[in-house]
Amino acid sequence: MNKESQGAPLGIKEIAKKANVSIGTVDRVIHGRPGVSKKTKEKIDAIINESGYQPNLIARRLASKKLIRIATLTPKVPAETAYWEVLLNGIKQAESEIESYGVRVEQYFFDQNDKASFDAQAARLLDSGVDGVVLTPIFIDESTRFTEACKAINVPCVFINSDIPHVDSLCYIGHNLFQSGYLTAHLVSYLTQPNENILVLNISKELEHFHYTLRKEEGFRAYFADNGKPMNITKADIRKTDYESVSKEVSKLLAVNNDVKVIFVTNSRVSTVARYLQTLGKKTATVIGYDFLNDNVEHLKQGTIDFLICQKPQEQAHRGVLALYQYLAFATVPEAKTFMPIDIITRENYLSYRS
Amino acid sequence: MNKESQGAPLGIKEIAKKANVSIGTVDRVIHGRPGVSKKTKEKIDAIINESGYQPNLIARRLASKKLIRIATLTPKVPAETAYWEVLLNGIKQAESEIESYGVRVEQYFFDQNDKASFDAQAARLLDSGVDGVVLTPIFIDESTRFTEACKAINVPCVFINSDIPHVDSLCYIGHNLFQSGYLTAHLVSYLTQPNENILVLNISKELEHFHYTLRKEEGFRAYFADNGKPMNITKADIRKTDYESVSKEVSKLLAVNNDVKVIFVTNSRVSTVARYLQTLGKKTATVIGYDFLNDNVEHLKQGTIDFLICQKPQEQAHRGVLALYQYLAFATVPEAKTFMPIDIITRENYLSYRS
DNA sequence: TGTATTTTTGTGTACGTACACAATCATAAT
DNA sequence: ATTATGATTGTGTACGTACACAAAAATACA
Repeated sequence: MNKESQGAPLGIKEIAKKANVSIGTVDRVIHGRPGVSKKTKEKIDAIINESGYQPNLIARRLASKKLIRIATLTPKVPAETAYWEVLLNGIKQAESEIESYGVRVEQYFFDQNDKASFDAQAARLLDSGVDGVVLTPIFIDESTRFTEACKAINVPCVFINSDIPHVDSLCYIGHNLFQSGYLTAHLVSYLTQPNENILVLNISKELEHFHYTLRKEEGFRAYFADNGKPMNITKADIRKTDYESVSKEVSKLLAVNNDVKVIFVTNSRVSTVARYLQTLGKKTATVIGYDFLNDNVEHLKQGTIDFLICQKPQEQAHRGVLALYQYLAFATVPEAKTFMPIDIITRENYLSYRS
Repeated sequence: MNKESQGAPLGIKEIAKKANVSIGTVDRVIHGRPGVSKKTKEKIDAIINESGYQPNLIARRLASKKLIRIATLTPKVPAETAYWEVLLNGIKQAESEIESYGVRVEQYFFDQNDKASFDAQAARLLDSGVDGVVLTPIFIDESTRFTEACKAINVPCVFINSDIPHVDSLCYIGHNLFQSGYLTAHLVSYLTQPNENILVLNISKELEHFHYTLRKEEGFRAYFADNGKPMNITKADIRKTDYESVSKEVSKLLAVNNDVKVIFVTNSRVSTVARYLQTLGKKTATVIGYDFLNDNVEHLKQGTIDFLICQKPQEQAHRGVLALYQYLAFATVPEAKTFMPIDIITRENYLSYRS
């Protein structure tokens, strides 16, 4: 304990000298390799403990010829939204930054509308023997199982884009989904009177990755609950994402719920809704959605979308890969949660926003 | 160009072989050291360029016995607010994480109410010959000059807590001050009618570090300008921070501006204002301020503060030091701006907030 | 032409660890 | 006691670079 505070961090060599053994033996003890007598192992362990030995991970990385293999598991592009493309750019950027340090990034893609494809790719990935994974865990159950399988073989997982609480990932980088819903509700609370009609739309083919939207919805509802402002919130799951289906559903919903004041679309598909509303002519509801995509921004410009809540997918992916590398190479434990700022973009300030 | 894509990054040794020289000569060329004939230098340079040689910074760090010295320049504690203490914890945390890699963190402290003390410490720091600096640039002119002086001798500076736009820092980690003001105004816009009275309070002894508050104020005003909602904003600089002075000033301001709807305190001193308002009895204005400090939270609980806009000072400092280390040790260029999430804390949700 | 001097180039060791291999030791079998 | 066997420990080289020093080559001067 007092040795380490002297500034000279002692290494494997000093330990060997203290224990009157060779560095090879110390090395064996440190790595739990066999072939060391119980007595010397205990002696060395004791010295290691009391001296607070910290391995020099830079030297270790240099000496170890092992290739670090990082896998990414994300929705494939081209997809229905341009969102995932942006994210991929972040992965590529990170890859080029670390490839000269014995790191390889291997990309796996699944169909965001097909849980089975996630499982299939996840299985391939597990077989491949990579050292760590960066993934967008948009299917809760599948991702949870996958993460646990990884944990069992000591492969750390980094979540980006959406989090699964209580699942043991190395870290999460992305929105604080709950907060973003909460903040949205905060905004909405000013636009509405108690008991007015609010429409929450979850537009996604796979119900299972609604948790991405679910946490937002929870936050959204929590605000009103916290603040004792009862609202008439209608939540609708629209399971088809094409324009025809969405417009039909929205039309039905608007017919049933008259005088809707706010439409909150919980993901980036808000432009589809906006497009339909545009055809109705007179705009009566405030429209809120997610992500700085071209289509969405266009509607923002035209006034058919009022707020966009934005994150930075590229930066998320970039940071995710780098954080995993740092962890694998240098055991640098990342911040458990890195929340991207919740930027609220309006018609007035979108020009100055750099996604 | 095509060599590097073959996955085997060639090193100093391969270059030497290609050029028919020894690695020592290559080393000299790479480091621009003297003692190499023009001809061989050119030959080696050519090979380096066409092969896209990237030095292995891990090996470099191991071989270089140089100690990396990082300085921090922050307000001293104990100060009037507990804010800086939290930040220091982040510095200490980072320090303990990297001290075993040949890094020393040296702390410098200045008086946040005394620009001269900043200059004095900055001068000391410059003399000390450190390799990089993490600082809270709360005095614009002084910090700008300091950063430029650092740049001149190739010492990178990381800004935390507040940014100075257009000053060439390595990176900034902290709030997006403008956005935080903008968002606050967005909230305020719902609480007010056009042309109502808003009081913006900058409470700080040194006018010069108002840029921290100024950017917020700019964002605040920009929102109303962007959205064509003229407000009657009175901005007041209170140059003394003790309770007596603040309460006197606020009292005067409230007398002159009757029917103030919103009081926006642009830093963590909001509790001082809240304390005074409490003595007035009936609360008429919405009070908004910054930072999750005990005093502020207490007022939030009691309802004398309505919103607190929170950042994570400890995480800022932690990340700042680590980013600088990564840069100095491995030339890992950090994200230019890392914006902490703008968390809005109310009486209803403060319990679940982990600062 | 030979020596002194300077310029240029090559070599060896180190950084702290990993790992293959060699050497030593203890124990059991003969 | 001798040898074989396995358990334990020690040694050497490598990772890719930095740097001090030695060696060689080129130039200058006598």
